[in-house]
Amino acid sequence: MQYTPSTIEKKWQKFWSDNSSFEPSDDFSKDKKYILSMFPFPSGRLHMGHVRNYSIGDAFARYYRQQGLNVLHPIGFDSFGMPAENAAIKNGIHPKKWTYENIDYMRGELSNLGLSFSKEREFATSDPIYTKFEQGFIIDMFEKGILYRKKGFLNWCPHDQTVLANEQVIDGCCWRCDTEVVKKEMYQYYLKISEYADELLNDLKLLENGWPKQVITMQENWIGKSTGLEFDLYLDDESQKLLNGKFLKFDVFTTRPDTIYGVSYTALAPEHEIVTYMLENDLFDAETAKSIRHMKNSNSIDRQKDKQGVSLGINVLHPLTGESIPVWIANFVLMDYGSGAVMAVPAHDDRDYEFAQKYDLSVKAVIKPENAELPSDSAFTDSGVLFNSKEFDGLASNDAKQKIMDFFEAKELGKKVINFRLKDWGISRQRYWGAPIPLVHCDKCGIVPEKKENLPITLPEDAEFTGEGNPIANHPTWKNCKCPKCGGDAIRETDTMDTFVESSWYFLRYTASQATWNDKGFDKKEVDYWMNVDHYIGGIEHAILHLLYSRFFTKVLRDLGYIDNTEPFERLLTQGMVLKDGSKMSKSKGNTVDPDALIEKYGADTARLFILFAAPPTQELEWNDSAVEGAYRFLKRFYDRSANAYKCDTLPIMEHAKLGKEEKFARKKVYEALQRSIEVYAERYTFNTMVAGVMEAMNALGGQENSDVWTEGYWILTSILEPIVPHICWELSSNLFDCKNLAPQKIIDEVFAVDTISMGVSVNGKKRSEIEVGVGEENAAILALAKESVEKWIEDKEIIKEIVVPNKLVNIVVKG
RNA sequence: GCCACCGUGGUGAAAUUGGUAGACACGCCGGAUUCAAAAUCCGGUUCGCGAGAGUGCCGGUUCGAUUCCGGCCGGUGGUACCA
Repeated sequence: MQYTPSTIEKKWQKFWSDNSSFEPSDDFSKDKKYILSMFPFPSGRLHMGHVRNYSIGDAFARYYRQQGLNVLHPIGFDSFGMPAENAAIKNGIHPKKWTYENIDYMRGELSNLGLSFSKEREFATSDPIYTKFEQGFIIDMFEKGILYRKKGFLNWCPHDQTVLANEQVIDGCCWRCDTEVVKKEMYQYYLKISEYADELLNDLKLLENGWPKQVITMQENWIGKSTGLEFDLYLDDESQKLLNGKFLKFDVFTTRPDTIYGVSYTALAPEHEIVTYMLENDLFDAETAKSIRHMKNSNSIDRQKDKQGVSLGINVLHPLTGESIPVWIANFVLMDYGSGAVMAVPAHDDRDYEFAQKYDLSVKAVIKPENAELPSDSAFTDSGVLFNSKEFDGLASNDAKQKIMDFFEAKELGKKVINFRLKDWGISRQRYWGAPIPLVHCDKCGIVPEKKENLPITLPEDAEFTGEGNPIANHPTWKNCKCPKCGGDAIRETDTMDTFVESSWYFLRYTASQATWNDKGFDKKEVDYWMNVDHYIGGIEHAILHLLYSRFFTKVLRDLGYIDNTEPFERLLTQGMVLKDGSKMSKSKGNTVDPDALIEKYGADTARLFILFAAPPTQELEWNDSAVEGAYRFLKRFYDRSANAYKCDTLPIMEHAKLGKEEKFARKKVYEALQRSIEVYAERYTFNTMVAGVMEAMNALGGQENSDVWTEGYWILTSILEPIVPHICWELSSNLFDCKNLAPQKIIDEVFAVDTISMGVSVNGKKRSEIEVGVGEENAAILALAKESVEKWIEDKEIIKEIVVPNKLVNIVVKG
């Protein structure tokens, strides 16, 4: 029989489909596993990143099914979003048509991969029923004050009269018409994630055992909790006059109150109200006004990179010394952090230092290192000892921070505050292809939520996609409605929601059984059983936003009484990207590999094997066509050599002691592969080493001819490989073992027994020889043998130290 | 700019807790088979003729460092409207 993946794969895919093999059971007395790969955006075709993501998830799902657990392994589509609308603008296809055609195509691609997804729970987030439940949650959030409205700055193209996403702004200009983009302040809806900042930070502790450390660190830094001093800076009389008496003071926040005597200037964000006032009242010359506008319009990354400033020509008084301090605008000061104003201490802050150098501002050092000199050409940013700081001289930084804050509080000059870097989540999008925000604007009643029985609020089908303005707002009639409260004429909100809203609760939706599906977004009993997600697998690029929003949403839904869970994802596996020729696969670079063509040529099993074998999942994966060939050749060999095994329905039993050397070695390799696979699923997730173990076992089996050993080998190896290359394994397993071996396998200790151990011998840490010693050999005997073996390197030298690391190596330390 | 990660043969990688660097593959080289080739099978393959050197670079801790610490260089992801 020849290995023909196309026949085998179709056969088993049909079998699984006909038998509904992968639908979760509603029997909640069983132990469960919820395995989830991040769902795809239906861009049109699957790419290798998806293949990788779903191959990893499928390995877990199939493994736990073998273990007899009730496994939920669902898939769906994150189907709202900008690309659908872009396609509509470019090619005139309706976003809905584009989206659902893509979904149909990708569903077929997924099914060709033999992935063990539940079919009955599949959905797309643009399905009206999904929107219905989501809008319900949003209304609850509005009523609880978690959703609110405030003004925020957006990228605005004055020509197309439309809001632009960051990626649609290219070098400060509109991607379609090249007009210079400006920031426009508009009303938007926000979710109060900042109110959950402390909990989101503290609960990271609950994830320490299941999430990669780097993701936890990134989230900690993103939330950015800091304690510091907030105080007022008063403008001097002349400055107050200049501002027509409109402003007396502004407040600043600092995390370094210990450096307060080193303040030599202060800096405002370009959006600060004082700057806005001065701009509006022509208090700047034309050129200065222009450069301030430029700062405001540039993107947030550029603002941090290239530091720019403008002197305001006004001064404040130092709160402790009364000295006059100039006020500047600095582009790197952010309006949405703290109060949008900072005290600048160039001697002790890198950014302030760079800024002071650039604009020739004075630098005053007030902290010095304990046992060293202050650097002359940079800021000293560590903690140290205070000087030039009046009564606080001689205090250590940490001590001084406290004392100075206490001093400010006692004199009522300022107060200790906690600030977070985390900003509220703006969910408004002025776009068509998203879930409408279910609110209504009534002249009499203000902003009123839609009645839940009227949900979902769906999109108008007959919108026009021109790239100008918001298609929903432009629609002639859609926004006209009745006020849900007073029944009078009202206007619907035309903003739709950020697609991160949909992906913040889709994992809950999957827990809904058919009985729940149409009535509720999810059912608490079912959530209690299935949640949390046991293994969540997805790209590292989602380490912050998606994962943070999902954690937040889970906590909000808990506080709204829908669920009891506090964190959604128990264990997280962040996969690396798939690269070709050293860079990310992308259409523009022309370095993509089409999964369909690959499956066509070699079959799904080869694609899956290659992708799991070529690198550990967390690492970037470099594509290599000939290594794919290699994976195919291995499967072919695996298939062909199954002829060495015989049919049976239980594991062959043999007497290990009576076997020959090669036979023993083969059995050892087979069981080592099994042991490694158990470890891989439990903690390491390094499927590449698991596959290598199976390959080693196959190589070892080839060195002997005992059919019991071959059969035992196939019994175990097809079981190990089934989660990775399911089609070929089901084919072999059903032919040979009636699939009885697709179940947990036991380790047999006797196969690991050895008579001798090889130990390395080093001299001064450098390996010089190798020795064979008996198991349990005395150290003295080992040392004697070791010394003899490295005679050449130790003769005539004084031995200072002898180290024996049991079963590993001997190190002889010599002098001279 | 900031936050996080990564860097090991010609290539993808392995080395589980600081303990024999390069498992397993790809590629290449050689051999068997074949009229010949493909396919398959077997063997070799870090560099260096060698002494020896060697895990991006420089330094440190240690009997011993791919692994821990400090500094640098290069690359990747994220940076709040791409998903």
